[in-house]
Amino acid sequence: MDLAVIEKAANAIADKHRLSIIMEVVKKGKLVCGDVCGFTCLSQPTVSHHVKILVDSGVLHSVKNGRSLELTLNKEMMKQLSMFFLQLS
Amino acid sequence: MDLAVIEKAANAIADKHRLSIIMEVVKKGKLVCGDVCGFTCLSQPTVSHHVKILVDSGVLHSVKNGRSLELTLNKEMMKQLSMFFLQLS
DNA sequence: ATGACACATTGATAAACTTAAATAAATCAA
DNA sequence: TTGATTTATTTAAGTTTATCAATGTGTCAT
Repeated sequence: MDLAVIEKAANAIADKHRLSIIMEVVKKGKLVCGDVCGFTCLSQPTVSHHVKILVDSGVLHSVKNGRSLELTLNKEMMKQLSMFFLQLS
Repeated sequence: MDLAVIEKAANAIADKHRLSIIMEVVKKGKLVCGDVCGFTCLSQPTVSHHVKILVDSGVLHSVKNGRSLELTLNKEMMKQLSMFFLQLS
């Protein structure tokens, strides 16, 4: 269990807006960046910035589809996080 | 599951030094603040600051014992975090 | 009471983060 | 090709965070 991975994922999650993006991805299964501009009150560059943090940390998975960037949850990362905290409990 | 709790806990965990404090608490079972000054390269006020964040977030449990502050892991919080990520995986 | 000890608080500074306007790059439709 | 669309990047401002020196507060031993 690499602590740097945990730290980076925790940092990605430790933000109100990014957490809401995660929950919306969970709810809908898949999102594109434009969707995020809709349900948050954030500008397009700000959304792009937050999405980058979520993807770079490995919390979200991204696939480019035409001009859209499709976002899905990285369930493998969720499993890792769950196991990490389970071991501590 | 309160997302504000998750966000706050994630924020507490999302730091190199705080994560190392957590792991040391896990390893030793119990620590006092002075111990933290020992295994980190942080000043006493900085340690106090990080400990406060960890305790306020509910990640660590603290009990005042004389002039020392005893730190232990809040396993209930670890369980909550584990369950949260398990549900997402 | 006094001095030593453990932690908390305050104040200041530097680094990092969030945000959005402006602009660029890539893709699609006509 | 042209214009519209979607995302990325750059830049700059405002805010927050991390850090430590100095100092304060509470506790223990003598």
